Amino acid sequence: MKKKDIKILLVDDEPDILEIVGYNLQAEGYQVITAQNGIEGVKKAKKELPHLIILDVMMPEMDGIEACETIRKNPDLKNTIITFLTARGEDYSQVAGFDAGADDYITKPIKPKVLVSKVKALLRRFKEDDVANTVEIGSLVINRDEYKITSKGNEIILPRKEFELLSLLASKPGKVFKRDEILDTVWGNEVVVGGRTIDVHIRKLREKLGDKCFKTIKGVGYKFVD
Amino acid sequence: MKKKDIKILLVDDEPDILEIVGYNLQAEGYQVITAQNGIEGVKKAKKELPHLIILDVMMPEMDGIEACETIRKNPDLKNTIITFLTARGEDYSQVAGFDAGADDYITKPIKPKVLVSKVKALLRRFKEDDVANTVEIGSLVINRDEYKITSKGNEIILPRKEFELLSLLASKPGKVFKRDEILDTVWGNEVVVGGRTIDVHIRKLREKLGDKCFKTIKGVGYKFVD
DNA sequence: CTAGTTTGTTACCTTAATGTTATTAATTAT
DNA sequence: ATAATTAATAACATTAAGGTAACAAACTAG
Repeated sequence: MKKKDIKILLVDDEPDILEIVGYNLQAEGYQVITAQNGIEGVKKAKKELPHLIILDVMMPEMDGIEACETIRKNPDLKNTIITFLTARGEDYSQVAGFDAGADDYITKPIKPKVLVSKVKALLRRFKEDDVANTVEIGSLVINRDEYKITSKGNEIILPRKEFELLSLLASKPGKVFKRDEILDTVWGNEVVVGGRTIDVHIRKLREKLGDKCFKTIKGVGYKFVD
Repeated sequence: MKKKDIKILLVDDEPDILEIVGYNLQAEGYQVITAQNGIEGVKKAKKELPHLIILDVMMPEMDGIEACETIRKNPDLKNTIITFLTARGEDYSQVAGFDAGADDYITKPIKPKVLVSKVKALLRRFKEDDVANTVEIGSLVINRDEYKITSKGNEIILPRKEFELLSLLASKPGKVFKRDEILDTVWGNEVVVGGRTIDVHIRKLREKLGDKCFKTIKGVGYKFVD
């Protein structure tokens, strides 16, 4: 992936910070998106699907911790790297931040050179993850980045929901995912869908990948079998 | 991967640091290996293939930067996470460290809580919560995740109620569960079922797992015997 | 030993859970 | 905008888990 294709979302309530950090990252060639508070940040994160999110901890409306937790709940943003901006000595923020699902933190005052180096290092990790981001299960290869799967050599393009459902089930072959779990992960716990929705999607997957790949555990849920 | 299977290599020339950091990581359940200088660190890294390496920057013999570069050259250690230990304010170290291929740095003085949180965050991507949710009783393996049991090597898929009944009885082999207890746990105290229901389910289990596994205590209930 | 009680067994039935298909609504691409 | 693809739903079919009844067998106590 080229540098200019890498999106960084910067969330801070202080315009000065947005200005200076944004400038430095742009100067490095990254694509920078900004938001002024947590709520806006979450919204833009969902919309833009950035590769890296830099979140200020202390913000009005919705603080960084909360924003981070919200973001982590979104399956599309599971692999996004999140790093906090925090004042020195705020140990509590650091601990809470990691628990909320952050990958790293950057201490204020910000030193541009350090920041840029850190961002580079974080993104390097991301690229490595990318390589390992194709999961192989038997004859199935699931490529999360390209949103496609390969079964016995031939590529199959799956629609989003089917892909995510398959991804989830195949992420732990053998494990039974309860209908609730599936809804939470693939649909998101806010959304309410009818009772037959999962079944229909399972059916489509069975059509495309073979009936035997998916086992129904009545009263519980479904599992992917190798 | 389980926590105790995660290896962390700690490289520092100060025994005190090895002591305190090592202690805290071990207390968390990680497997800790230590080395007193860069050369030794590189050697142990190649031999042990740890998942995470914590490297002091300032060391005699071979400093952290050089050690990091050497380690990164080894293909087996390409995906190993490397983090530096550095004194506060040593910006140069940080920049050089990132350039050498480090993923992160930790500033001294070290605060155990922060360190452990950081290590957890760094390892999160490796640790694929294989918290095996299985219980073994003699030749029986009950896997709650996969909703299946393995008896003497062969898998048996049980319907929900049978599975839960077995789970309950096998949770305390030898203990007699009264019929009331069983109803409460497996059926739920609201539901009212007929008097022969439990028996029928026990019978089905006996069919599938062998008669001798379940002992009837007349007037009381049933127990699972190993 | 016999009556009474508890458990085992079998076959059958009911129903909740899932499968299926067609249709409609919503997205996305052109 | 329009067409094409995807997602959701409703309505109906199917399945098997779970429950029951009825009877047999085993145990217990007097």
